[in-house]
Amino acid sequence: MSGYHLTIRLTNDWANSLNFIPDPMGMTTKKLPTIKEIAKQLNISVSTVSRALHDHPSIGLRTKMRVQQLAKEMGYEPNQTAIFFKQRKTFTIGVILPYLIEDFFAGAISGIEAIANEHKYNVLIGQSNDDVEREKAIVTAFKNQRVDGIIVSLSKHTKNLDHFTALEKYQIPVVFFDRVPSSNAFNKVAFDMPHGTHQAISYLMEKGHRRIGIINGPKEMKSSKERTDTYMEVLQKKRLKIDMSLVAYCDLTKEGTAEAMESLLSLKQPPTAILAMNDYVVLDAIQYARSKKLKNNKDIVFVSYANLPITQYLENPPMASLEQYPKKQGEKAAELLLEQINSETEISPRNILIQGEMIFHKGK
Amino acid sequence: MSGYHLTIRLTNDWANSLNFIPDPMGMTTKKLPTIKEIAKQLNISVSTVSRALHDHPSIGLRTKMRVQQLAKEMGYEPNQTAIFFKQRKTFTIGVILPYLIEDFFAGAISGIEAIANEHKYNVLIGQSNDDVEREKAIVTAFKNQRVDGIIVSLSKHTKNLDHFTALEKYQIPVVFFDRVPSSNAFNKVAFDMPHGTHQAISYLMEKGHRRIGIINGPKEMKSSKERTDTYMEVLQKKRLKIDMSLVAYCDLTKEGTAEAMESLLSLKQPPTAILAMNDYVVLDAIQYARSKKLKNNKDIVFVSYANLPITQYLENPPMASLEQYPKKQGEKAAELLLEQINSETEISPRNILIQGEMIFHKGK
DNA sequence: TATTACAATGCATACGATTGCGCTATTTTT
DNA sequence: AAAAATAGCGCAATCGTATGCATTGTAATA
Repeated sequence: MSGYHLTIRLTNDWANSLNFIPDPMGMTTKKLPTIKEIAKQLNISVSTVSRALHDHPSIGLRTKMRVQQLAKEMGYEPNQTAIFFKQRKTFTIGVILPYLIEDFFAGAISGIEAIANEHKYNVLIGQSNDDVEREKAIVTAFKNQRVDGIIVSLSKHTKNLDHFTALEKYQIPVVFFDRVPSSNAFNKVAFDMPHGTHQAISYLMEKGHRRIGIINGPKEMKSSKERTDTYMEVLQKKRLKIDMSLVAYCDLTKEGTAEAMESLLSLKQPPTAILAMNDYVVLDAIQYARSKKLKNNKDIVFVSYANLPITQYLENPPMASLEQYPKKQGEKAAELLLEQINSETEISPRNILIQGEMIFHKGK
Repeated sequence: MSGYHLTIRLTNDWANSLNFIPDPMGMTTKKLPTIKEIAKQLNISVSTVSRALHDHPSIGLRTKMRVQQLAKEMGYEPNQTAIFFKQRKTFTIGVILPYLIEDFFAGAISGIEAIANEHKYNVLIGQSNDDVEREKAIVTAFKNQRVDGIIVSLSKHTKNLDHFTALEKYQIPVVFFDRVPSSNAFNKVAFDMPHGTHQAISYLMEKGHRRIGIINGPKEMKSSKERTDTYMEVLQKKRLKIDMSLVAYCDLTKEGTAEAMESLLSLKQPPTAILAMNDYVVLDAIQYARSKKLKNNKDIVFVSYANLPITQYLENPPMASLEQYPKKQGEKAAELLLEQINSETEISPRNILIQGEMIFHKGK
């Protein structure tokens, strides 16, 4: 581990010709080039420089060229903090989500960043760790930073949305995604749960399954309810008897999943197929089933909502996954937000549903 | 999809008591409370208000209370854009990395955000998509935004570091992580490749393996070279003959991996163990081996550098993975950066190595 | 030629907060 | 009681940029 100091030899333009002025401490500090500097050197006013740099029509071609030329030579770059302040616009959007590390959210962020970048917007991130207080703190920070808009996936425990509705007063539009509130009064982008669940269940029924089990997440989760509702709906349509003991809940842990599986498998008529809340759960479930000597995709069939990118490598994958296109969700959310940000008039909230797709796996 | 407008009923403090002033268009715009407003209402100067809000000792207790009281009532919150501008400090760090979606980077970002948040810093992100031009553009944007520091994992193709060295002139410290430059003149945090590789190879040799194959990434990658060097070093120390035909390279695609495997397995004396560059590669390699009727962990043994969180669910996982602790790397990088940011004097660059750990998998 | 039009530039202010310095009144010291 | 110290507050400048309006000079019009 060596102790070299950074010795730098600049070769690129924009970092050259900075003025070094000695400060009181005797150290040298940089004075970055400003329009003021340019104005002084050319003996013209700052307003002229400002306009010249923006190609304002009222500035003569000659001065325009001189200004732009010198600006380039000095390596002038506008101080965005000043512009943000003056213009009351930061070209920044804030993203709040529970955990950056989860594949789904990482994919979403990736999509958000891509769209934001396309429109010259910056992306500020904050993870709530599913903690409501953190979520509120991030909102406040974003608000004070004057972000132009916020995209958020709610913390698991957020019930009260006041900290978001209040943003309306500050002209800061909000778009929810994935974990969205139920009210239609908000902009939201989410997986089309009814559609996806319908697909999955219909598929299983076509394959001849009549007793289909469900492993939901916690009862409080909106998605659990939606899944169950759709499940019942489909069965009703097909005029099948609904057996609620086929609907299990779990806390998303391995143990919780095992319990749910146990309750399902110990039924007098156990399910021949199981629809699980996500890949993490389904993998635990499959493991459990196999430990009970049940053959995957033979004695029992699994379908789940996809979160993991690599089910293709699994020896015993679920028969199918419902791909939710996290990146696409992020992109849509960002587009919707930018639309809101850049619209003159207030737009009524939109509710975008992303339709999933059944991806079939063959075990390796 | 209904078309409700947002109708908001505020219940929390900080969003109340905003002044609404009609603008030229006849619409109502918010005038957010400022210290100026507070000053006017209390008939005192703005400087007094500012100091009162900061608990400055030269302000009388009485006025202090009055100010803080009113500020609270008005829901005053400082305009950070103004403060950033004035203080020439944004409490923001920029993070540049190739792909947000990769597990490793997502983990790193998570760690960075956690530490940043702990210190009241914000995190701005930008993904380079392994494109050097994008990388430069992001650096410029960050520079103009006056971020206080930058953490970066280099694009695969970045050779020239001028766009980073130039930041020194702007007093913006930089910390590299994971994909770091070779020069010791930079702050960097990275996986201890020699140490990890040494661990892996020693382990395999203890298990009796004498012909150990390597599947590297592309030759240009620094990690490929490091891995090979360490490999040779270990063999030399053990006085074993070095056979360079045991070192293969691949382009990280499935096909590339297959080719590499083919070249290794077609040797007169094929390897009995293979060390692969990462989990993606190793999974493809294992698949290939199995397609050739080789039994995983029996006919041939695999070890790789971990990227994926769920090797535990694999039927045919590598025998072991070298965990690289992405989150920890992010945390370290953030800590190092904050240290640089907050140090009065210039610190000499530090080079932090994160030691991996062998994680042993049992197939499920 | 007198008048008007317009092209090109400068002046002044604002954005919101911080801070060095100066001023006044009160209290403490001698 | 006079001098010195201090507590408490205001003035004004500053950060870098943008922009409405006034100003100047020149060219086009009548």
